Amino acid sequence: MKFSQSFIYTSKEAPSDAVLPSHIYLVRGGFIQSVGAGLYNFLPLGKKVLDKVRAIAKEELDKAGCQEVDLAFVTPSELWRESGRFEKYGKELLRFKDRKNAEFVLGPTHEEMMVNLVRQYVKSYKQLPINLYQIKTKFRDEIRPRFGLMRGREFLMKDGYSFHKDEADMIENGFKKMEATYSRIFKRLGLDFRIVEADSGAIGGSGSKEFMVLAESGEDTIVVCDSCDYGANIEAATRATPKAPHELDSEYEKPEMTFGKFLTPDIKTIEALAEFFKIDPYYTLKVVAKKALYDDGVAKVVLFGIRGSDQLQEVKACNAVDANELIDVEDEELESLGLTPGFMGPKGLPENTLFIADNLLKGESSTIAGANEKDYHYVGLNLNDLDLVYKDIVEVKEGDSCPKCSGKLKYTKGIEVGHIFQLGTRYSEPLKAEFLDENGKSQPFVMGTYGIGISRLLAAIIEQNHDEKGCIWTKTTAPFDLEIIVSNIKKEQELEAGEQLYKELKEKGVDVLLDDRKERFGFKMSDFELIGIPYAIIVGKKIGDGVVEIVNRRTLEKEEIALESVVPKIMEYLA
RNA sequence: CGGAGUGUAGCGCAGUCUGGUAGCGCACCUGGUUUGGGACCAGGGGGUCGAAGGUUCGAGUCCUUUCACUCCGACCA
Repeated sequence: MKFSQSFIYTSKEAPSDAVLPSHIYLVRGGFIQSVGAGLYNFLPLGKKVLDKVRAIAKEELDKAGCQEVDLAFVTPSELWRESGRFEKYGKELLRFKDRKNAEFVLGPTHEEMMVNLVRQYVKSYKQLPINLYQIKTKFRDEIRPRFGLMRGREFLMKDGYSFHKDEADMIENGFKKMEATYSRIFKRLGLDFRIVEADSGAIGGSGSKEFMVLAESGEDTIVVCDSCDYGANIEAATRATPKAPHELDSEYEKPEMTFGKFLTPDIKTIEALAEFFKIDPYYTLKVVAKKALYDDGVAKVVLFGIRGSDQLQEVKACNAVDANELIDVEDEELESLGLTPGFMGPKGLPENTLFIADNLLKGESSTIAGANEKDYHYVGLNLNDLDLVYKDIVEVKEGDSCPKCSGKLKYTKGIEVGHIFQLGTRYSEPLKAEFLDENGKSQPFVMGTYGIGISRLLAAIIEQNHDEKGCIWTKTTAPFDLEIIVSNIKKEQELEAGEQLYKELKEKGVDVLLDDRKERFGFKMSDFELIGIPYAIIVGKKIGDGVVEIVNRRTLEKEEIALESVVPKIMEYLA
C-alpha cells in the first residue's frame, strides 16, 4: 500500500476523553474512530489488525477441531424467555420490535441460539462431543462504556460452546482443550498473559478461568504468587490459612478472655475495638451488613461475619447467599429489623436474621464480637456454641500465603481477554436440549463455554506494547509487516530506490506500507512511530552511497545497511 | 440510575457573564521557498453556533423545553 493513496489519517491531537494509551494511540494512529458512546468505526489500519487477530484465533480453533458458524445477530426474544434470561439479563440486553410488533434482542452472547441449534440436530451420544464457535459482533447496552475498545457497547467477540455426554468428557475434551488452545492463541499474538482462577458465579463449581493480559491499566485486580504459577481473580482468590499474630510472633501473647459482656461505649469500629482492648484486630469479629437482591424484586438483609483483620469480598459474599447482587444497607433499615449497627454479632440476633460466617472463624473459641445491644460487646465468645453457616467470604490481601505453595501473594492488574467456563447443564436443562445416552436414556448436554474479546485484544495489545511515541504492534498483529520511508520524494534517486524495494518486497509476500507522501522526514518518522509497524527501511540521504537504514520500532535503534543486502536482512528480521 | 460537565468549521477550542458583522490553532486548496525529527511566507475555501419554541429592532449570548455526548460511583469479553 502506498501511503499517499491510502485511507490512513493520523492526528496530533488525542480525543479529550481518552485516558488510556491504547485509546489515545488507536484513535491518533487512525485505527478507529468514535461514533457514539461505546461505538467505533474500524478504519483500514484497525480493520487489518482486527482481521489478523481474528485469523489467528480461527486457525488455532479450527486446528483444535472446533467448527465455525455464524448465528443471527438479531434473535427472537422467544428463546430468551425460554431460558429465563429475557428479564434477568436486564437493561444490557437491547430489545426492540419489528414492524409486526414481534420482539427481538441484539445478541449480547449466544448460549440460547447455540443450544437451540444443537438440540435440533444432535440426538445421540454418538454425535458428541462437538465444539461450535463464531467470531461475531455482540451488543451489550453497557451502563457506562469507556476506555475505547476496552469496553464498547458493540464489540467483536469469539464465543464458543462445547457439548458433551458427561462432565468428565467436558473437562477433558472441552475445558482443558480450550485452555491449551487459548494459551496458544495468546502466545501467538505475542502477549504476556496469565491464566487465573475466576469467579464462577451462581453456577457454582470450580470451573472458570480467565486469561489476563498483564497491564497497569487493567480493570481487574488479580492475585498472583511470587514463587509458583498460582493466579486468581481477586473475586475468587484463596489463600493458605493465615496464622494468628501470636503464632507468628512469639513476643505476642494470645489474649486471655473469659466470657462476659463488656460495656464498650461508642466503640463501633474494629479499630476502636482493638484499641480499646489492646489486642490485634485478628481476635475480633467484624460484621458487615448487606442487602441481597434476588429475582422478582425480593431483597433480604444478610450479615457477614469475618475476622476483624479481614475484608469482605463482595462477589464471594454474593455467591455465598446465591444472590444476584449485594447492595449497601442504611442504618435505619437495620434498626427497623431490630439490629444495632456498630454492635452486631453472631450471638443474640433477632430471629430469622441470616448470618454467614467466614471459614476462617470455624472453631474459634474465644473472640470479641458485638452483643447486638447498644454499647456492648461479648468478650471470649465461643463460636462453637452457636449454630453458624460457614463460607469463604474474605478478600485475599497482599502478603497472604499462597494456597498452593508457601510463596507470598501480591496484587497485579490485568485485562480480561478470555474466559473459559464449565457450564454444565445450566442452559441445556431449561432449554430441554437432550440426547440419548448408551442406555437409551435422555440426558441434557453437559456444556462448556469459551469467550475471547477480539476487539478488546487490540486495546490489550497496545496497553502492553506502547511507548510515549505510540503503538508497538507485535509481529503477528501489526497492520503491515514493514514500512518504507522515502525521506524526500523530490529526490528522484530516493523515490526510485524506495519504489524498487517496495516492489521487490511485495513480490516476496511482505505486506509493505510505502510512505511516499510529500512530507518532511520528521513528519513521516513520527507517523511511523505512532502507527507502530515493527520495522521501517529509511531511504534517505545516504542512498547516493548505496546505503539505507533499518529502524526497529520497539528499540528505535537504527542500523545502516548496504542497499543490496537490505532485502535479505529484512526477510531475516521478519521471519 | 445518582452526582458533575460539555455541545460553535473535519478535529481541538475561544467567544456566552455584560445581546449588536462568528473567531483561533490543526487539517484542507493554490503559488512559492524548504527537505534527516511533526517547516515557512502569501493567498483561499469551508458554519442551519446540538434541536425546537420564546423574549427582543436585533440572540452563539437571555428564558423554556428537548436531544446527544463526556467525566466520577454499582455490571462485563
